[in-house]
Amino acid sequence: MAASSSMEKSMFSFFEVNEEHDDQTMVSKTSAQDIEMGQVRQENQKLKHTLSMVLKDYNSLQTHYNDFFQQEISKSSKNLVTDHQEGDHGNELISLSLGTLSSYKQKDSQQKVNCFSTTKDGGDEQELKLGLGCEFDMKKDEKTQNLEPKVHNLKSERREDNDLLDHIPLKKARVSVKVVCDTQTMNDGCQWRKYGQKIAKGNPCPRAYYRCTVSSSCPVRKHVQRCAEDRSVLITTYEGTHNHPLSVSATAMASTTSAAASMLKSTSSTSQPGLTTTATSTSSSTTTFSGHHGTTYNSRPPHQYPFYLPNTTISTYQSHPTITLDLTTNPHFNKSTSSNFLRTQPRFSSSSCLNFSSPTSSSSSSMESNYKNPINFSYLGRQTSYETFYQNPSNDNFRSKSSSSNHSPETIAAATKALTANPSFRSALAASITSLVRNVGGGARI
DNA sequence: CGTATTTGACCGGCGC
DNA sequence: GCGCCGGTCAAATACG
Repeated sequence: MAASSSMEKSMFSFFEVNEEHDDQTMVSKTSAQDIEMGQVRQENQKLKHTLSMVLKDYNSLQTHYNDFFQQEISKSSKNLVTDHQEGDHGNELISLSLGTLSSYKQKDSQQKVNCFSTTKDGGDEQELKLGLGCEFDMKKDEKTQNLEPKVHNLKSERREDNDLLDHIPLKKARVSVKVVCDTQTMNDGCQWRKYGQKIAKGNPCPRAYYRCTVSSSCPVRKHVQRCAEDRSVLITTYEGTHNHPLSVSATAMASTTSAAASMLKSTSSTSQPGLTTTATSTSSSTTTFSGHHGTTYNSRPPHQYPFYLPNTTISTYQSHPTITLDLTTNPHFNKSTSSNFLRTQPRFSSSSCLNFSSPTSSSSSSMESNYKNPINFSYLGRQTSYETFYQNPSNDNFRSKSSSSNHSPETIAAATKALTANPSFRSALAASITSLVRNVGGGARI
């Protein structure tokens, strides 16, 4: 009995202790919840702060963008005068005139140069529109030219030296990308359907024609051809503007090309003095933006050039203004950039083909999910260019892509860097990103 | 059987 | 007007 009573005692004490313990855990639980609530509140505060920072960034970007265009407009009018004077002094250089002078008006510029332009579908609903962003409205441009007496006079005076380019009626802008790739086409994240093949003159390799099939109404075309000199080099030329959302991987390529096209558009429309062109034939002329390594500037000192674009060429081919991004050679950047970029040679083999997408990028599910969460920008780090996206190892989208495909992020980053090094590109990209942020905000409700 | 690719025909722009 | 050339169409074919 004594044993049983002592057992009861111990049992009682056990329950007593347990009850006390429960009370303690209850207290600790509430305090833990309080702490958690506090943390959530803090996080909420942080998020609010981040949100305000993002909005601030957005506003400043927009202001800068507007300022940039104001400056461009004033610069371009000045440049027209200086170009004219140089012409009088017998400068043999021919200025690149792509015949798109319509973007002097800020509104137009903003609408056309934005590679992620937004189209209002009534109300406040805005649709993300990605593409080459270079919808040349030639009729409108011609009209504008006629309405611009200065420009018209300049053109007519230039005609004496420069019949060549003036007579080239310009069509849609194109962006060519040269990469070393063993496969038939480089995977750029879009869905393409082949609709034709031709043997082009001067190149024994057939040229394949593709159209974008992501949307049945998408006007974007591309043609792919191997380089006659070096069969390992694949030349992909894009034309048109996507009228549908793109996957992240496709966006990378589209934004790169759109930035290039935007620059092509802006350079052509503003008649930058640094942009000169050497006519090579009646149907083609070329402008080479060269870096300080390797190629030369066309008889002007480098500092006069507003752009720094290694391995980038602007030309008109078959009356199409074309910008060529040559990713087959290793472009050199200044120290600050080379420390982060281009530790590897951007060459591609069958196993390292330039691949802007996952192998399953063509599937609609991947497309949709990517569109819902298009790009992870680092707002806190105040970095909003695509280089950030590709450099950020914590980026899930990127990690999943790189693990499942064989693309070289350094190369994409290099290409992007080459483009974003240009202030004009930056401006266009900034506008694109702000536009994108606005659209991303649809999900995050910024 | 549906979809993608191939390939010869066709069209339009341009130069002669 | 004719030929050349780049680009596109569409029927035939291949493929999964």
